[in-house]
Amino acid sequence: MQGAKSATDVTRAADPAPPAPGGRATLKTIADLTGLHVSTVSRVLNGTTTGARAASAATAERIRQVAREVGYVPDIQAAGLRRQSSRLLGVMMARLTDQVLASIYEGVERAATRHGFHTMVSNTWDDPATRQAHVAMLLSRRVDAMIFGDAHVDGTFLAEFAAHGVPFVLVNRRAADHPSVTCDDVEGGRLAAEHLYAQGHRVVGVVAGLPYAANGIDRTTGFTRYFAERGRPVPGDHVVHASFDAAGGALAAERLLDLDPRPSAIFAVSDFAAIGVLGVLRERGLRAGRDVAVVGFNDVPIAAQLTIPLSSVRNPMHEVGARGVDLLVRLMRGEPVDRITLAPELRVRESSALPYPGA
Amino acid sequence: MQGAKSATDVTRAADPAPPAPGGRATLKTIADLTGLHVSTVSRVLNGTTTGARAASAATAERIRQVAREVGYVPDIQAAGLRRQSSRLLGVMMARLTDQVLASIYEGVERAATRHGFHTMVSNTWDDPATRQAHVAMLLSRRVDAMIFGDAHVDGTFLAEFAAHGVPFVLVNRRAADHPSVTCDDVEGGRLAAEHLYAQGHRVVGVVAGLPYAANGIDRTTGFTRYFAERGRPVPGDHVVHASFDAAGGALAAERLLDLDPRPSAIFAVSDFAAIGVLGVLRERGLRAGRDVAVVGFNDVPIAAQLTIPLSSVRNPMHEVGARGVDLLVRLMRGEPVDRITLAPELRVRESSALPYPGA
DNA sequence: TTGTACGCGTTATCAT
DNA sequence: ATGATAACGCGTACAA
Repeated sequence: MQGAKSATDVTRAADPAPPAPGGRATLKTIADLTGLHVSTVSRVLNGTTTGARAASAATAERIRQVAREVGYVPDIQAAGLRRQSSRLLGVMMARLTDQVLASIYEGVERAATRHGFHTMVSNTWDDPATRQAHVAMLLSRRVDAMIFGDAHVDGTFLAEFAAHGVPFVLVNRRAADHPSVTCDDVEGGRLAAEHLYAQGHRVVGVVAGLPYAANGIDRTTGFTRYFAERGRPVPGDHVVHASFDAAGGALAAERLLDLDPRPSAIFAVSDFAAIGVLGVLRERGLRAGRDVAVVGFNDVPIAAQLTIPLSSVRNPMHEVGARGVDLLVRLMRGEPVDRITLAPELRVRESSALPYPGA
Repeated sequence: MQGAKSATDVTRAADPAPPAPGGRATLKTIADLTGLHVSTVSRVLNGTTTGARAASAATAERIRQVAREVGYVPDIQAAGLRRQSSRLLGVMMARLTDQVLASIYEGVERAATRHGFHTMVSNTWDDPATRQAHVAMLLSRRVDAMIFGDAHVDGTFLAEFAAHGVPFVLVNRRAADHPSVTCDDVEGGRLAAEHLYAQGHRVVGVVAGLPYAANGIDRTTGFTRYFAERGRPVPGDHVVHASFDAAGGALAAERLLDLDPRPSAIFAVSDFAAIGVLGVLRERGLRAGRDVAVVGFNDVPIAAQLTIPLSSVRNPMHEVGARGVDLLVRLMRGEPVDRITLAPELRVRESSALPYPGA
């Protein structure tokens, strides 16, 4: 193929150089090349044409052809400026290294794409200053709407944010009565309690998550309420708040296992926290599932793969994200919206399969 | 507080309504309110003022005051259109539910903020069509540069992408000789091999990751090369490709444990894959660390918390992301850039602590 | 120091 | 069906 240059190459030397190495191709570029006017080109490329007459079909094809040749890429920013809408959704998450939040975000991203939106996600670390900075950035990029996955129960931030007039919904954590999509956390906590109570456990501990996160709060509420209703209220010091990750779970487990009497079962409001609990049990020479029952929450993929498979309450994470976007779209259309809770499901595994011997 | 309206409320009825509920405040809004001109306001708000004279200082403060009152939020999109630079970095990751990739992204996000950039990340699922769509989107939003964390070794996509003239670097997975920041994967694989060989293992298996991912390839290379150099080459069927998650690890483990002779040690190029291996071992009644040694890669936080703590090769994930941005910034400045590899570290834990009894 | 004028790329409106 | 024109919000030469 080396020396096989065809003769025509010489005659048409000055071609429009397809990928436009230096400056980008714009509508004007195409307009100049076709001899048509910018507005016409714009209409064709956007499909903003009323009837499909014969004359139009030809030029339309020619425009599209040239656009392809010069490697035209529409400038969404400019379009957004003119159209006063960015087709951009801002998403706030505490941190994406939390697999639960990453899963919810996957659901968000997919649903958003389906609705013709792009998403921009930020790690806020549950830190007000960081959150503020990222929100300012997104506002500055003129997001059409926001999805908060990192709401705090007090809801003061959201109250302030509402003043911007940018529509938003919550996922993962509810707050006040802002529209939100969450797992039915209270019910999830109840399922865990029902299971452990049925196994004969009467002295139980809870790794309750961060004190300002509604998901942890609700799961804990559902759990403790069940035991209270059975005449076995869970004492305050049997509920320990900590981060949702393994480190937090380990910290909380240390506290719980020092109690006297020692809980025979521990409910962690997140699987990774539960893994931290399992780690501490091992260090103390206790066997999860035999000496101490453990139930987690979310049912992340590895829960079933652990050396001692972890019982967990399944949280439809992808669906939470996807439904969040659906809800947001309805909100933006001015339709009435509500709080939505999705049904959890208990998955019993080895970490809590044995009945309590003392029962 | 109900009926406590002060008399002044009546006299100054038509105030500029701070958060501007309907339309947003623009530079023009502020210009009108101060009686100054838009360009002046722009300069002050951007700090584009040469000397700090007395006269300016007063008006500057007044402008900033009004800007605050009307809740002015600059329009980055419009600014970008004018300035021909979006201050936006596009980031492509296979999927953020992979904690390793989420960690790298955290590093990217932080470093980007430090450099005054915003980031937009996408899950590409290692799928060409999805990747293509997201890249088109980012190009359309006029990203200043790109970071690919999902490169395939063949590098055909990147070769095409280079034609757009948008600078980019790779993180996590190298490809061809594009600038990249990765863990020294070959060395990491070698460390794992050295350790297992020293423990007396001679028949070993490798869970090698996805066949098109350079990180898995290099880790495998470093590992197998070591054994080959010791006169114990790892047979082809002892190297199984699979996804980096627990499911992939489980699948690969099934294959490896069916081999005859059965490997006495398994090296998984990712911790989550290693967890999948641990799960299969349990199902088969084998004990990790005693019957079969297991070493993972990345040293994610839960590795040390597992019921059988997992040996792993530490990968400085945050740093990979952060250095990736640094490299990109240098590239954008036209400085010469290179491939960068960061030193891995072996962490021996219970899953591979015992010497091989058959040795 | 401050004002004037223009253009970034696109879309919407009005006229032809 | 197509052309002309204005405007979105901002930054920057240039003039005053």
